[in-house]
Amino acid sequence: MKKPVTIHDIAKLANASSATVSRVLSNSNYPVSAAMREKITRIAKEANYIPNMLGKQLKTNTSMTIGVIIPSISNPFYSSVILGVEEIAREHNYHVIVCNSLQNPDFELGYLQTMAEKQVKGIILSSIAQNTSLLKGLLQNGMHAIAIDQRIDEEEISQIEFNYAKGGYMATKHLIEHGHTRIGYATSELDRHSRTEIHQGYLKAMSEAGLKPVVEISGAGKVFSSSNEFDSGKQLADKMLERHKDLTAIFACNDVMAFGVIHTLTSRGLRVPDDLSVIGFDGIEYGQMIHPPLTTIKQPDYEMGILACKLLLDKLQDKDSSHLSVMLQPRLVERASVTTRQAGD
Amino acid sequence: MKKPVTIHDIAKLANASSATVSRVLSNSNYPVSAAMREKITRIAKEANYIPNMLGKQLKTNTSMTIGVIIPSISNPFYSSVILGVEEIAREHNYHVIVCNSLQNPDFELGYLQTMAEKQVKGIILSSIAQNTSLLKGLLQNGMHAIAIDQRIDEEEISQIEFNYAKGGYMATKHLIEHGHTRIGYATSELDRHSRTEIHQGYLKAMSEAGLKPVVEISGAGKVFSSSNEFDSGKQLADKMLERHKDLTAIFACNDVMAFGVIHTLTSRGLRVPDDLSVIGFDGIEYGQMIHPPLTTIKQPDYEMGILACKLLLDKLQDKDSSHLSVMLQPRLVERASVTTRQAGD
DNA sequence: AAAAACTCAGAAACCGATTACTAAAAGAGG
DNA sequence: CCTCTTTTAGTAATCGGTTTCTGAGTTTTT
Repeated sequence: MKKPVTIHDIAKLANASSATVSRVLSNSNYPVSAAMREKITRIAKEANYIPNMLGKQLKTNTSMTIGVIIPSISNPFYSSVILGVEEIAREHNYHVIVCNSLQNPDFELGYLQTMAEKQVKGIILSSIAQNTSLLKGLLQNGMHAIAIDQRIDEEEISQIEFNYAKGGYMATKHLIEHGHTRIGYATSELDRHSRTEIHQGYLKAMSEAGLKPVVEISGAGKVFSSSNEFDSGKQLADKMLERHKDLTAIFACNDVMAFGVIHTLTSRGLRVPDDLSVIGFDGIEYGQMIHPPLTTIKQPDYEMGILACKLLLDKLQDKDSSHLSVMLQPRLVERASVTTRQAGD
Repeated sequence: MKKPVTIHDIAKLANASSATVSRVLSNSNYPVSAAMREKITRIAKEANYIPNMLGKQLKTNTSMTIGVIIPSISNPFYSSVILGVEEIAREHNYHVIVCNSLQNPDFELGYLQTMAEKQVKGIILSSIAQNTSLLKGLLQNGMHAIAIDQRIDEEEISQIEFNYAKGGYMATKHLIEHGHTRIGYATSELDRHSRTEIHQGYLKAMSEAGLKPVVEISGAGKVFSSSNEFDSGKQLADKMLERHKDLTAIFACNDVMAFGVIHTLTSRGLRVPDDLSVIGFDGIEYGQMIHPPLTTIKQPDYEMGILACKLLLDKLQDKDSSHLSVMLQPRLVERASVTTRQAGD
């Protein structure tokens, strides 16, 4: 294993000083003769010179890196967000570091600390940690952060929220407008802001229509994998059908749980949507692939990533430290899992 | 925005030298009196000291970071791989940087370069770039790499391969053993090693059984998103049904395409598996969520991540530079999309 | 009581880059 | 021919840590 070639090695080979080499190789507009430029460029290429970013970043105090902290990369919603973030970052020559908190507050805090240590100046995070003291400290030391998806109750932070309450309301309203009156809501634990908001939206729509809400909450574990969510969708549907035999529609708090609900209904010989309508929430791509294709509320995930990254880069570059709060709106995606119920049924 | 507090600031506050502070804060076993230890630790905490990793890493020439380069994070197969990698990395206090090449060789090479510049010493990559000269150069300069999923034809690199050929053979054989004789194979372009291998496995099983292969290749674009794969599955199924009306089973080269195939069959009023059997490839979680649950060939994705990371860390720590090649075996996951065909039909 | 060994702390070099400052050489103007 | 710019290159300080080396003070050995 050879010693890595440094800027000084290149300088020696080119009979120049490291200062000149630095100016050439980092495209500074400092005056360097054309001959020197060519020579250094050529020699650096021949020697397979790879600049050491640690040295550069230490001196210039810029890492050109933004961090993203999300619950899980294997959730299609978040992977879409990341795609959006990366696209914008790439356009601006920024690098992106993605960390999965796996719903574990300690991991989240650990990643936050690590990023600060790595001199990351901007972070996009979907936080589940209750303890914001570390984050607050970082913000005071010049870090910038954008909260996405999950609200963080701090003044100093820009938020890109999604109107979960309205989404929950829209989904429920959609079912009501299709003649449904006995509508169950299947949700995972109401321990996160997003969950409680959707729930509120459901309750509001039901109460406005004078209907009695039927809510079933999954007591499942914290680890959230697709399989677990699918299973809890199946179980919640089972419970609902047993306790409320007269339901004509079920609203699930996310698409994968809706898949589970449909699975249970289908295995029980019930037809979707003819016997029961089902509506989901999230708008992941797989929703179009199941049978019947899932009607759902779409969150603008990719757009959220784009927007978050743009906002963050603005902050980093313009030193504009105003904190704003954007609210993205839900969109109904009508596919085939919801149908009109006749009045008498 | 305050100036960040450095190790020298802490030294001043504690009436000590930066050397001593460094020794305390980095848990060196260099002798430092208990009183000094306590004092420095306390002051550092009070001052919210955050060490600058750039300085540390520059001096020690270690980044404690491994890189992962994959085609796309939104492919569930790769996101499982990453989960495995991260788990092992976390146990060893390593950080993981994930990069999506998005099937673009230029992006892949760019990320490789960036990682080298950031002094990442170990990389796990699923490469699609033909040009291995950059990689070879990095390997000679002390970088370590593990190729997963896609073979790289270099001596100096350890490989964790998956036996695609056997998987293709097993899938086909499974259909044959269930009495099918007219079996179509739906695949995306045969431009990657994995694709050609599965294809070969299919051909081998067919020829051994004396059956005539029926292959339909998607000419779709390079951009591979789930939606695109789903659509091309739908289209391939359409073509197949028109050109070969007597098919009784279809084998798709990945699960999402199989979803597309099933969608087409279902919309045409054909029942799966009663009229046609379908088998997929990959074993993503969503396969259990569709109707009927998809029979498929499972790749050990998570295990691949675990293994790749363990192997890489061994290399990085033991300086053991032997290059080995591991071949992971496919596993048949029987669900409900394949059924036995009666002889006469 | 002197010598040897040990404990603990600090001074300063160093990692690989950037950059403020200095200086030599070349060209312009009188 | 001599001064005044202008152009181009180099010297050395610096970023925030780590670590080698040196040395002061204390304890143990003889």
